Amino acid sequence: MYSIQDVSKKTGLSAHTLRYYEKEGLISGVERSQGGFRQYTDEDLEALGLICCLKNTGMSLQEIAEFVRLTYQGDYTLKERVELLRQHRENVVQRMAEMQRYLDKVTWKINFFSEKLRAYEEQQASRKDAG
Amino acid sequence: MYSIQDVSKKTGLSAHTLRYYEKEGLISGVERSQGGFRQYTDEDLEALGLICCLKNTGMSLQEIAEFVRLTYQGDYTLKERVELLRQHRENVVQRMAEMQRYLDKVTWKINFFSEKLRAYEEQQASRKDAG
DNA sequence: CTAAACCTTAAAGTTCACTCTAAGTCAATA
DNA sequence: TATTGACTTAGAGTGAACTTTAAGGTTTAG
Repeated sequence: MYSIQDVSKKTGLSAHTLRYYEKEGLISGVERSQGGFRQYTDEDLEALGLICCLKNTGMSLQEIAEFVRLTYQGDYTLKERVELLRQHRENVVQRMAEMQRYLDKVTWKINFFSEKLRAYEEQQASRKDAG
Repeated sequence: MYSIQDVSKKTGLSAHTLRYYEKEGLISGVERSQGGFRQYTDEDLEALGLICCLKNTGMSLQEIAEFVRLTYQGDYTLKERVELLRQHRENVVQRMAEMQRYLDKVTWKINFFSEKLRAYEEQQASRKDAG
């Protein structure tokens, strides 16, 4: 059992954000102590791990909430969930490929500017020699 | 010479956005017709190309504006610009590596759920047989 | 027992990158 | 000439994902 502060440290999400995620339906069924304090289990942490993966690969909180909702509906939504994750993975793969193309252009520009810089520095050096 | 509409089509940015970028200092020195209409040159398009690359690899408009500002200061900022682009590239490479790690976890989850799904479907089939 | 941590609701504020509207003027094209 | 498209400033609106604040109450750990 972990307090909200423990989970905050483990996940890097603030306690505020954890409560916010709960409100938005990204986490459900977090147990409470007698006094009403949140007590996260290892399964909750596991679920949060997947949530972070999805978030960090660009899935919106809304979509994640939808995924979580399916999870809570039981095994009969497994097919849909697998499909959803596969689609997401496909999107990410494509975005990464696109990113790589943009990055290649940036690299090209770096080389171009480097050459220009080399020429510029040479010119500066020869000016110094002359002057 | 291209009108704002031409450039909008070529870059995929709206005319609104092009004016907004100008206001924010991402593009400078766009020529005008006698009547005050923007007339983009091939160099402007070239510059916009780099801007889009930077934007699409996650650089903020603020940082891009800073880069453009350096560009307009002349060749003596070449070194700084090359350094800036190299740093950006490094960041992007790292973000992509991180993304790949998250994606691997997602893939792992897909496999896990797929196996669970297989078991579930088998169970459903045997129930059908029995009933 | 006390101090720190937690709880609640509700709403306001923040940042980013647009996106749109208004209101009026001016230019270019068929 | 009529209409479409461009121009201006200035400000409001949007959506995502938080973040903060307030205000007051309760619980838990040392």
